[in-house]
Amino acid sequence: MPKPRTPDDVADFRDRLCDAAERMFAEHGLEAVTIRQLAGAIGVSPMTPYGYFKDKNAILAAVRARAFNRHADALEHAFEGAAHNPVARSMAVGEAYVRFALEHPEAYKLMFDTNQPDADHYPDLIRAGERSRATMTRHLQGMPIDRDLEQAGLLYWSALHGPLMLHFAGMLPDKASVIGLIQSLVAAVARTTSKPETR
Amino acid sequence: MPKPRTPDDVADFRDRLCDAAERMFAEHGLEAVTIRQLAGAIGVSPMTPYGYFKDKNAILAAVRARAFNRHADALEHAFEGAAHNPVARSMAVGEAYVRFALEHPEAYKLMFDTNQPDADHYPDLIRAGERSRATMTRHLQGMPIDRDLEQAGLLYWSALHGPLMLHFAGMLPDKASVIGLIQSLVAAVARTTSKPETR
DNA sequence: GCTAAAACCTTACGTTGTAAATTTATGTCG
DNA sequence: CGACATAAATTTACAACGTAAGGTTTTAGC
Repeated sequence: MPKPRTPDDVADFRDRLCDAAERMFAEHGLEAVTIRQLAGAIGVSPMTPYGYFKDKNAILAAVRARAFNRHADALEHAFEGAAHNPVARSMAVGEAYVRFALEHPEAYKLMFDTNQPDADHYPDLIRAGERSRATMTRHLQGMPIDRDLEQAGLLYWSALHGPLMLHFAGMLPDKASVIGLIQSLVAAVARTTSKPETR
Repeated sequence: MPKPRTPDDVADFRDRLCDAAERMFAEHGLEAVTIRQLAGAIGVSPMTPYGYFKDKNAILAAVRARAFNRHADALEHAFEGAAHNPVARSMAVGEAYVRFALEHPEAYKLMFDTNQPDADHYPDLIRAGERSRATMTRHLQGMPIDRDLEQAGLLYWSALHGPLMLHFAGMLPDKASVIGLIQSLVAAVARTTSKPETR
């Protein structure tokens, strides 16, 4: 038989294919990329990817999971690089969030696409999504917040996500207004969630 | 020659096809619906729609434009049905916005999809989108707001859109939390945008 | 009632995702 | 060391897609 593939081989192939997929999604858009092109980009025959992924949706789920993980990486890196106080950390995480979205719009749009086949069948994707989500609330620990941290995290998240998605849908006049909007919204959220005695 | 089609005939056919398209998009999702199915649903041969629309993207653009118009209708109806004071009107419009999104999720997702072919070639779509957008800021007139109405409109819009899109992306625990999030966010925005003397 | 053209239909082509069959390559054993 | 067994990769094949091209039906105007 041919060299049986080790788990490393499998992981390696999957990585190479996802790398190519990310590049091509970012360049030509998600819908325009075919499995044949993906296979060609890494120099294998059109059907070879099916030995490593169940179908095209599974490839997409893997790319989405990678995007979530990169996103969480970026946020955690910002968290650790910031001054060791809750406010500075939160600001750094927020900035990293927006930077990631604006620098990797295709990844961001893929992560939060609303027309995705139910993620339930892709445990890696679910894990990555939850990690990303946890990162969005963890940085609030230590902040003087007057309510459930989970709830406050969702408020901040919405304050970033709303303007970004309006921007990506082409509903905002220019890129500058996204950042302005986010700043105003985050400031508003900060005022409502901060404990009375600190206002 | 056969009965040449009047502009009404054309509008009629387009309407029937878009009706079918909306139904089928809502039921099976955007990607799963084919032109052949659309044609079959209104009892014509697969190529007949091409006499009324340039291609599939044009059909999609028409459906999106209709969604925007329906959305604007819903908001304007709420505006006019509310008590004749700015605050009541704004609340009514906001409620109508959220209700529309939750009752017609497929329409809402279609409207604000981020992977749409550039709308520039579809004037009807652009008009509908701008009408919808104008409706989102007009209702603020007369409110005691300390800044550019346009800017304030975008803030309110983001406060609704962010939680809704997180919800549609499957990132929120349940439907109740969408509404709660929106209420908190809108309250926060109201505080930041209201004129000092009215606080 | 004939004709011309508008509207519609049928056929046909290249591409897509992927199932099934085939080939290739290599670990194992006589 | 050679032959087989079999995992991996490739090739072939198929149904369905969007839609271009060409053929057919229909009816207004003479």
